[in-house]
Amino acid sequence: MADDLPEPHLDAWRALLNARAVLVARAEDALAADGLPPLSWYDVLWPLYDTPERKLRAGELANRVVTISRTGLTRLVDRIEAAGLVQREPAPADRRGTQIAITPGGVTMLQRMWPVYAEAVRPALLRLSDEEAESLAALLRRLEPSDS
Amino acid sequence: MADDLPEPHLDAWRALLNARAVLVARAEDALAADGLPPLSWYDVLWPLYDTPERKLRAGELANRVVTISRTGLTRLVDRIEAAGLVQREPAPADRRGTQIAITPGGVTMLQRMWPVYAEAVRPALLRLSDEEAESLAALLRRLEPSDS
DNA sequence: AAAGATTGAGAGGTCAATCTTA
DNA sequence: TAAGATTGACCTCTCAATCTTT
Repeated sequence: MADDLPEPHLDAWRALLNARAVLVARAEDALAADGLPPLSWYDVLWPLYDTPERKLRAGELANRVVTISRTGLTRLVDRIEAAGLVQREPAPADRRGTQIAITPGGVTMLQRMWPVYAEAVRPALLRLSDEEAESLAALLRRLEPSDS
Repeated sequence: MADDLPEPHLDAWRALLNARAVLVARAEDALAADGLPPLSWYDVLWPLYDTPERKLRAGELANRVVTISRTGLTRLVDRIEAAGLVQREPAPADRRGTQIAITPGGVTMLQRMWPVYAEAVRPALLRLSDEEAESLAALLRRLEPSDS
């Protein structure tokens, strides 16, 4: 049950799952304690903000929010739109599509959420030096490549 | 929106979230493709198996399955028990409590799930050498400590 | 017919209230 | 009264089917 993967790699995988679970839980708790929306809203708002046009096609947004299905994203955007933080627009060149644009209110919300989010994970992350954090990032990125 | 946390640490955090999301999705897909239960079942069965008595108090199990609430665990155990993979028993010394024991069928299921789970994440993890995996695990464990 | 996105039905999750035993 | 665990009501997510446009 512990074989099939070398010990060090199994250890790393378990540590990865654990670290993520603990830190995400802290961030969710901190946001909730401040009456702010959950992390999933941040995960939607951030990629929209982090784009020159401040908007993305629904499918493109779904590609970036890896943690939710396309269907789930539709529902999530429904709620975020109802809160006035994003707005759906018909896609310009292809009327089958929809563009999702972050509103000024959405940008404000992002600016309120980020400090709380950051404060929740900062103490743990700052246990690493800059050099260590760079090593960690580099190692983690080696796991990503879409092939294999 | 990207400040408040040094760049390298922010990079590491994003890489962590991304790597976890991609690999967990692969594992879930592989399990589903083989008609096996989701990872959440593995997360419950494994800590039970990884114990001398092959059983844990419900609260203790909840402590180890960090990704779900206590209530959620009750529901999850309901389903796993209905599938015959675990069994609830009254706790010996304190009749308020419940013990959850893995059944032989549960052990068999664990043994069927693990190879599929491992195969899904192995190619990505094996991009790292043993030494690199050890470094990764060590860095990730530095993030965990329950304080801070 | 295929691509982009949404909807209906059902599974899974959470919070607050509840039940039982200590 | 408090601790351990479960239940009821509600919310969110997913799969398959659907609607619209290409």
